[in-house]
Amino acid sequence: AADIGPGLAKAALAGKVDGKLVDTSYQIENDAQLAIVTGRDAEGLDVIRHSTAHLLAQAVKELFPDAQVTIGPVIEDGFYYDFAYKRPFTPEDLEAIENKMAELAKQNFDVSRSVMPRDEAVDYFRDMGEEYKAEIIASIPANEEISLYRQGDFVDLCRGPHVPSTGHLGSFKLMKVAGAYWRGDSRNEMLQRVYGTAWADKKALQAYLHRLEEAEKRDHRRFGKVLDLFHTQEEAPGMIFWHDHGWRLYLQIQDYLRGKLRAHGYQEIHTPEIIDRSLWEKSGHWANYKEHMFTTRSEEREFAIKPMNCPAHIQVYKQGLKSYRDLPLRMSEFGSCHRNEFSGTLHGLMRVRNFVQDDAHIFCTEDQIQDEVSRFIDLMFEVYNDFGFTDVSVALSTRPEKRVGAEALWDKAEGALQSVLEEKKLDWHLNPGDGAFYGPKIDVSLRDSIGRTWQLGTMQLDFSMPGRLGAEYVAEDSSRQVPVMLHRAILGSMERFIGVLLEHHAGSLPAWLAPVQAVVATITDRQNDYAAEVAQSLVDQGFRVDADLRNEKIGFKIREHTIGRVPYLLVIGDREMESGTVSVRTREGEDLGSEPVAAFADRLQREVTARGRVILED
RNA sequence: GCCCAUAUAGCUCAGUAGGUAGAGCACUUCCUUGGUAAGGAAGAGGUCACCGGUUCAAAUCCGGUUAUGGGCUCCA
Repeated sequence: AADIGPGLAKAALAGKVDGKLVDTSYQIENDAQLAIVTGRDAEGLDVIRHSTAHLLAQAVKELFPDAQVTIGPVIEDGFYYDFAYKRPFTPEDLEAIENKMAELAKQNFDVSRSVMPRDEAVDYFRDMGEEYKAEIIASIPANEEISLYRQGDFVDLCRGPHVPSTGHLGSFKLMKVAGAYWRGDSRNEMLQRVYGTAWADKKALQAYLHRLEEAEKRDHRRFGKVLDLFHTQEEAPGMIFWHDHGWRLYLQIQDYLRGKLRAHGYQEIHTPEIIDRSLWEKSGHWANYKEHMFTTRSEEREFAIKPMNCPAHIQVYKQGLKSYRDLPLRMSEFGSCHRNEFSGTLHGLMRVRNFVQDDAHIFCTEDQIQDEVSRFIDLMFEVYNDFGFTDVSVALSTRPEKRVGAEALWDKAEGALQSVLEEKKLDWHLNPGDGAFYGPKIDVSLRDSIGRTWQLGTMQLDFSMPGRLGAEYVAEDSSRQVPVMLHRAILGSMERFIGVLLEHHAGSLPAWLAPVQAVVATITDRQNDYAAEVAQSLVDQGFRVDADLRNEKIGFKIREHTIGRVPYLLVIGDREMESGTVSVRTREGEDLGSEPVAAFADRLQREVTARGRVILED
């Protein structure tokens, strides 16, 4: 690197020798492909983050010698490091640690690598009092050599590579401290996890912090208040009080989806929310899911509030004898479910205890699986496209170790799912062993504004429940057969979907979904009658339009409705009244000039019809 | 459920030695009739989440409960 230029030598963090990432101290012994890795490379950034995690551990050991180190991996945008310590770290501790890190970076310790046989390394860390580290190393195969990295007095087990010296680190910030279980098991002790972010330079760090701030502004919980959509309160944890405007959005989405389902050959049903425990015993939920079910007693009977709709749908299926000619039978319900989720997991609209699934179950034969999956994927992407979602991640989860159903059936089902994904040319990934015990599944998820992913759509094959609850059909040969059941949802839950939708659009819902599509705003009270007439005529045409006749200046009204994310503001003064027009302004601040009311109605109608798809210019 | 933090007016937040609470916006009334992101004045509004303790005195200190936030775990 120095031969190429002193700048590169200074920037060099690691090397890539024949594709293998190594330290800058690595000795090249044969001819090899070499690349110099700097902070500009993705790998270089990972090296910086990993080394910053070590710097954090070094600082913690200096300030809190009793603390034991455990693991400190790189994560998206940064790193974390888990420590075992007698008390939780406070925000003041965090500040002190960050200052110590800056100091250690400035001292520019060399970071040197050495190797040690495994057993020796176990003893080495045990002698230092690092029980967790010793435990980790003890779980590595005995014949492997262990690489250690030293900077100053601090030594840590690590595969590496690392930056040549701590002076290469500096653009970092400790973000938060949180509890985390040792080895991710809730039966184990709670460790102190310190999260940090690290970047190649100060500018990138600032940009990241700015991005976080922007993301916070998109938080759907904020829009719940600002747009007056919903609220929650202490008496109903994890459940939503929907307000007028939020409920308009909710109903608009449901109406849209109803139309789609009808067009795709679904029937819609509605089933009870409270059902006797005996049904849940038969379905297996009482044995396996009771912890998450709300129950209630009445007249000496015990009931469960349904956590899912499938057992109820099978009851509907079982009314009357079904023939193979009835299949596939597609049965949908906007089903309200209650699940007693752990209190610590609740989150705005994204994780609630009462939610409405856009649920449906398809009863079909084994031979119909592939076609039904294919039809569902088409429908699902049609819907996502209408909502403006294109960046979704699709995962196929295959047979887990504990499962029901014959291997041949699993082969067939997994094959069907996979070939559909391939046929549709979808960008998908495999989650081997992640399927449900009753069948494989396809999950679709979206990211929220702060990078968390939330599952929306799902399609799960079920080889178990129809048989368990006695669903059957008469086959061509007059024998009784058990149908396969496909559980499927497109939006997942209305609540979560609305949360994702709000964050995706940063509150500016497209016109077809906006609770209020336009506000007619007057300049003086001379235009009140005309404005009320205009608003009423738009309402009569099926649009959601309000009139703002308050005695306020037009600037004030514009500000208010722009903050309220109303797509169109129709300003009416004497000029418009005389010419029978409205002056159209968008929430983005664009002035579309004056046009007749009918022309505006056409404009709005075109936009509503186009939904999330690209709007074609005239 | 576990760890940490937080809870003050409708909203966003101050309240820095424990002495019965403040601001901005919103709300009400009055003035203002103003052309594309906040016109002016006055007024009303709080058992400081809830329960208990310490103290002459608690929004403030201590304990508990609930909810919320960030993680962890879970997510059929």
